[in-house]
Amino acid sequence: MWARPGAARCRPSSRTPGRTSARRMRAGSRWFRRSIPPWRRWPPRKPKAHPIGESGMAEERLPSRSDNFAEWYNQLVLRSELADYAPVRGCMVIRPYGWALWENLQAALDSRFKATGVTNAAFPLLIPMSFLEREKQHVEGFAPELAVVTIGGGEKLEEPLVVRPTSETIIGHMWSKWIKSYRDLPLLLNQWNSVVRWEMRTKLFLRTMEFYWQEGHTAHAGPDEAEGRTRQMLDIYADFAENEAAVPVVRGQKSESEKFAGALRSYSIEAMMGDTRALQAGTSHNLGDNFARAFDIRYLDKENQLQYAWTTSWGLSTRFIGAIIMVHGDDQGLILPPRLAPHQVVVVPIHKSDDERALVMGALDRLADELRRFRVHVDTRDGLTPGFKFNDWEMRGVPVRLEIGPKDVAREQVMLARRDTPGKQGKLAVPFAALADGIQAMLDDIHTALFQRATDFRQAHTHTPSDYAEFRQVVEDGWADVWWCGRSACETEIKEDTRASTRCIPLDQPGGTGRCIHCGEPAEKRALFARAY
RNA sequence: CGGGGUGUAGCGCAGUUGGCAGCGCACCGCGUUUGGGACGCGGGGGUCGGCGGUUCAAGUCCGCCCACCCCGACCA
Repeated sequence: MWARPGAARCRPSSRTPGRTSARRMRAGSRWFRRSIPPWRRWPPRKPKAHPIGESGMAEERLPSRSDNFAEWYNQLVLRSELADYAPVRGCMVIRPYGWALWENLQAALDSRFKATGVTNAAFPLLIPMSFLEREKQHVEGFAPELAVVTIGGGEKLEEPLVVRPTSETIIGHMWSKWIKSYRDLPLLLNQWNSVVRWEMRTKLFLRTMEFYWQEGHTAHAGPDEAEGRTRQMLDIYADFAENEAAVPVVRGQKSESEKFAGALRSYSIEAMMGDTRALQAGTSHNLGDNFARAFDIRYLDKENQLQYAWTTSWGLSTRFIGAIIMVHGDDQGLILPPRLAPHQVVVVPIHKSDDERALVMGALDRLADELRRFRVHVDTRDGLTPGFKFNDWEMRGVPVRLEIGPKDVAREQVMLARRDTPGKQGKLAVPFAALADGIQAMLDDIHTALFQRATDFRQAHTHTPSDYAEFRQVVEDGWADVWWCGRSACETEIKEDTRASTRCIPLDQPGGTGRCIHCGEPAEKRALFARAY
């Protein structure tokens, strides 16, 4: 593993089969070094305090969450085997455990999309450079972070191809061919894919150069329908976040400076991480007729008049996994929300002799029907003590642990332990006969408790400062909910001064008006300011 | 690009005045263990970042190069 710096991983070993390609990569890195400042490199940081400590003991404990949040996060992602660093700067490998989690997110979102009439499709990875240039704001927004293919098959390409940073343009191009009549609308598509954005500063799950997501794209006959769909998808994201991931979110509108490049309006769901920083966890954009004009997406309406279509796009990425980690995790490791966890229940059988083993495994066989409705993993690894397994699965965030040993079998019961409640308080003896109901109740309880805990935390760290001096204080360790004039200049000054930016203008407004927290000008809306990921 | 720092086993490190390249963890094998992070014995694993120099002898001294990390103008 080469999570930490070390020349070994950058230098092709003489035994490495892919020596030649490694050489080529190295030459490639020389090419982009001119434009990529060297102060931002991969992996993102060297761990300040190694989890082992000076004793040289086994890697047992994580860095404490309160002590060093960033390092706690990095170590946890690696050690829980959600992901690992890839050999290319800024890229990550999502490992089976992480991908299983993503698949559960996908399933929960996909069914919600389909329930509203959306169907899935796939558009290509490579997009002609000229497409990006069709929409002025769009190209200005994305130009700095494009990966561009200039050579194919050994020949210099006549027109460079960009690796999609998002697919509005190529979808717009196709739609101009497909959409002719009001009968073709609305057109509701989604695709699950990955996109590439050449990021300077990267962090596992939260910001990598390639990331997985879904991008939904819809076209409508009028602006109201487009706005309605934009808001509908935002609501779906909020519902998903709260009812599947137990992550409380604020729905709101992005400021001018924070909105999507090329959008009329952007909305987001914003979540508070365990260090009080904000994370944009999903976005929904009303693109107006901007892309329809750029790509000539027009249809004939009922009156035989040619009209531009109105489009939307909306996305949620593997970044959300980062949110789950940072919202729920604790010093012991991950705490995965029960409805998304790859394993909802992990079984740790306890036995000394072969006879005991047969006894315990036989009892588990008889419980198979009870357990079938949950995602259950039985940890049969030899040579590890139960204590080790308890800690291991706690680190990996499994919501419920089922312990079963000879004493339990004799009493026709198992011990259930809930991940969100440490120690004896979290343990409960449950009779065989009531196992399924007991587990279901515990999973539901955990979901509710996680959501409540996160909501309380957010509440405790969301402040309503009465003047700018106090504002500067509170954004050091929380969110500020304040009147804001809405001017970009004012927003920029605040950001430069405090590093806090507008996260959103919440849709739920108290009403009334006030004075801008910074400039004192009249303000009609309250905004959330926070330091963000 | 500027300032500061680091390169020795998969990871974390030690290596004295230059003298057989080591330790802990991880990994493999055997045995004893197993209800909250077990232990013993045995084993595999190195271009000491690279190239050149000084020397009988370089991980160690000298020169050049390379890579990476931290701090200062992007973002799902």
